[in-house]
Amino acid sequence: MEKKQRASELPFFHSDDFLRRSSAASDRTLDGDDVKPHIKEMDFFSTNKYNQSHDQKGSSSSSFDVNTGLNLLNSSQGVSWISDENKAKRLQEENQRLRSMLDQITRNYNEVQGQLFMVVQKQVLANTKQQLKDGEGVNGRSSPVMSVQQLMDPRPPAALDVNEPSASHDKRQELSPSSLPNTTMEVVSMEGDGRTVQIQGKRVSEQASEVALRKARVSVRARSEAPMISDGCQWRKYGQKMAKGNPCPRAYYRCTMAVGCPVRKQVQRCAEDKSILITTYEGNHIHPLPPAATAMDKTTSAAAAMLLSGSTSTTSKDGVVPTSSGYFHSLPYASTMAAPLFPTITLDLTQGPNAVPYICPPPSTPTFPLPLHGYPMLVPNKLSALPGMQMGQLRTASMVETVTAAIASDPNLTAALAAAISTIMGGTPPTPSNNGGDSSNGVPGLPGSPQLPQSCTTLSTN
DNA sequence: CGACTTTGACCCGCGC
DNA sequence: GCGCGGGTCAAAGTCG
Repeated sequence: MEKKQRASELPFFHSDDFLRRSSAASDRTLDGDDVKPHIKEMDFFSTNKYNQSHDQKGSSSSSFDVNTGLNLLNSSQGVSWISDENKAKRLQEENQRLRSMLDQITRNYNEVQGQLFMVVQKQVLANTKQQLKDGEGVNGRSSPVMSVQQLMDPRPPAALDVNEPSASHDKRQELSPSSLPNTTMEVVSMEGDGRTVQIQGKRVSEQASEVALRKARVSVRARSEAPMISDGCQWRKYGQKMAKGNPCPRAYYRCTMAVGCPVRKQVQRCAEDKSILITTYEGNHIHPLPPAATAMDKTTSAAAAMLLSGSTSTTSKDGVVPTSSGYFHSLPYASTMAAPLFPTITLDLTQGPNAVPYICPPPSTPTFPLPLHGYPMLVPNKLSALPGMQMGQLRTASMVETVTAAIASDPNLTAALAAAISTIMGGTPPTPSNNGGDSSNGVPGLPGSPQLPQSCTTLSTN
């Protein structure tokens, strides 16, 4: 039954989508909106290594001589003497190699994408701190002491900011985002639904931080006719209820990729616009994730962490979470979903410049569209934005992209982001001609940005 | 036969 | 205390 459902799921966050989007973006000029219909696969190989491999004519065995749209053997000149058997064998080997490369690249891509996101988060937090310092922060409110970077950044501190005292956990790079809370955290002061939870101490226990993240929810709104968006994980439905104020039932799923995985999600259609699917994630996976799921999970984890960090600066009961960037607005919980015992961040993928305006949220739950002005400044040439999402299309950006785009929409972050990217990519300052940096690690250039949607993003918190 | 969905019952928190 | 609503459980049914 679920398999039937899966077949009709919205192919939302599959890693191959990343690659295709990356490729599509690379086919676009910086200021051009038109996308060539032809999509080159794995075009991010057109970075240094790719060029190098092409400089070495005849080196068809080069591991980077693969950006040929599966034209794998055609690039080998003068091989007619090879027997069909050898060709087949070689083809198999080539496919095997490409497959592993693709896996590796996808992993790296997701990994770096997450790192980029963390850096952006850090900047947001820094801005928040600065604002509090400049003005309202002096009124005795608790300041956002918890560092998002400390909480989330999987990189060694030296690579990010030598002034940050966070512990280094190199291994984290290979870990599932579920492990992200297991980093240092100094003070958490979060509020959900009028409750204030304060966790204080120089180093809060890992359990406490995990609870904080686990309790934070990430809600995703996306247009889809499919009963459920495909996020790379396996889910088992364990319940369904009619929720008050919504004629559409709410379905409850839990992750079945590992026994005891605490991750759950709720799926419900928007009462006002049934084409909108609202998916709410809660918890952290305790198992390795496939690349597609990793992208999703990193984003939801990051969003949750961001939400919590944003909440650290307020104890207000009206739900307004002051942040410098203004990305996050605490909302009354959508009537279509459960009342929030815990803070929830909503990622709205249903709006954008190209989308037909609609009114989905109930009157009490306004959304906050984020015009991505300034965003193109962030992306190098080949990494320019995708065309805006059309309503009803399933060309939906990944969550990472969405969140990143939302944050990046603040022009004030541009410089910091660029610097952060260059740091991640190996210290090379980004230039307009720089396609995103060093791929020597097998890391595709500038993760996240290649697919940043030009439209579509609303971030809000409940 | 195992994995999954369905669905009514149950539990719990909250507001009155 | 009671009712309401959200969330979960678990038995029964379904499917491959």
